[in-house]
Amino acid sequence: MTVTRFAPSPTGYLHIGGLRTALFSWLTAQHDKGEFLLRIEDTDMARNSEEAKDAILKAFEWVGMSHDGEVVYQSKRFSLYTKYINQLLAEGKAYKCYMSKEELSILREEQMAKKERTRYDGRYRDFEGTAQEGVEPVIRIKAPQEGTISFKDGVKGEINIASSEVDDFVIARADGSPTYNFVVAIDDALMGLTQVIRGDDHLYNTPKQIVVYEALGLNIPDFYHVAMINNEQGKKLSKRDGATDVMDYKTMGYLPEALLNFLVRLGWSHGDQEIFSLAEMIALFEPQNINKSSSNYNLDKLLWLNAYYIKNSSDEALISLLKDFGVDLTANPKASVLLNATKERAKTLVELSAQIKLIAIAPTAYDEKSTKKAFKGEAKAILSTFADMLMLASPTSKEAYHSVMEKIVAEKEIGFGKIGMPLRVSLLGSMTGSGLDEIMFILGVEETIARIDKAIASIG
RNA sequence: GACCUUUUCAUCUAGUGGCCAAGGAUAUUACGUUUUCAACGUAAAAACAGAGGUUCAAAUCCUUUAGGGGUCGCCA
Repeated sequence: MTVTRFAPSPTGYLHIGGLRTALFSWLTAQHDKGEFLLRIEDTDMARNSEEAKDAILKAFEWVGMSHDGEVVYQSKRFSLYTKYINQLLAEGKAYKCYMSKEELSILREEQMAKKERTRYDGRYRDFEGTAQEGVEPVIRIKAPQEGTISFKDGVKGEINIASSEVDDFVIARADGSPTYNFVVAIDDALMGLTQVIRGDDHLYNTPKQIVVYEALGLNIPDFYHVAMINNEQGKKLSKRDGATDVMDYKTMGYLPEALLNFLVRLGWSHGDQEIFSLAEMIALFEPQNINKSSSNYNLDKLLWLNAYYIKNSSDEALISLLKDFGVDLTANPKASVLLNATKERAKTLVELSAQIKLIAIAPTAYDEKSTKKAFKGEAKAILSTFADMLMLASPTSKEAYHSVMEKIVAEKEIGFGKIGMPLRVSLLGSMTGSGLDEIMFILGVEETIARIDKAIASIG
């Protein structure tokens, strides 16, 4: 059975790039009807935070990617790791290293000076004398000293790294706590991972982890290293490039399905298809089709997708989503018309709520440019006549409002713009926005006339 | 600096030696539609990183140069 995982360290919020790798893993598991596990990598006690962990879990909940089984915390598995460390020590596959941090940094400086890749020189690998006093040893694993470490990456193909590039790295710190590359290999194996899908910043960790798998005789999963997401200029994505926290997208009014659709198309595609429902993604996604090259983050496409998903969301869904944006349409009998009038011109829920508020709240100011253009000549007289006609007709449908407009256009022998422009400014305060007949229907006769009167009175 | 990796329109991508004088999408521009703004429709503009090779034939295979990204912790 396919088993994949996402394994964040709880040192901050869930990053947009992290969400994409998680999505790829999640989709792989769903596609194969396997399991998607979540593991919190909290071996570094100094840097972990409970809030960060909760934030990550919350982000997963928001996008609707659920994990199977219990969340695994590495901090709760230390005794397990210690057991393996002792085993390797007993088997002579790992050893205590008494090199001090100072000595290490001197070694590094020397190597830098010689323009070499910095690495531990293995000086305690076969050490048998008496340990020097005052240095608590770290434990290093014996990595192969000759040949190459090879593995097949599902994305990048065959990867060969010379053993000389991989040193005897630390598997347990001086205080006895295990390190990242050691515990990752153990957990991935013990959790039954079949495919490890992760960012390609881990590519160089893979040979190290293979050393661990082999020393412990554990099964090696298939690896898929996904290239990073960069900013639009192709540079590393940073906070300056806009939102990197997944939850920021919620507050900015994005729908989770739009975000996931956007992310799945970064580094993956299926022919010419752009829109993928969750079900389609699951049916079509296969990790072998992930692209090798890194992709650039581009907000325009996300906005377009978000607009698409807003336009195609049901009224009920939108009403529920809008509650977080200060708009409650639950009891509004005209909610459907209101949403129809607004959802085609909103790219985000923030914009949608603004559109709705624009209609719901009478304008307190009128856009200067618009008034200048709309309120010249006969405008006030036409508006006033129109108000009278509305009163008389008291329309009760969108169409009926439209008829009144048609009537005044015919009677006064004017173009639609002559009534449309000043009316729009009166109702909304500017010359952009939804259809007038819809707006008037939503407002009702009384409010429509009130806004017209107010505009006539206050526009000089 | 060493090692690994990557390179098709501004951006996401299709493309696995002939279906490619390179297709789709976003963004841009124009036109249409509309009382306005959108949405929508139609159209335009826009790329195989450079240089060598292999081949009857190269975006696709090879060599090399250049650019980008990653890694070099008792962080994860």
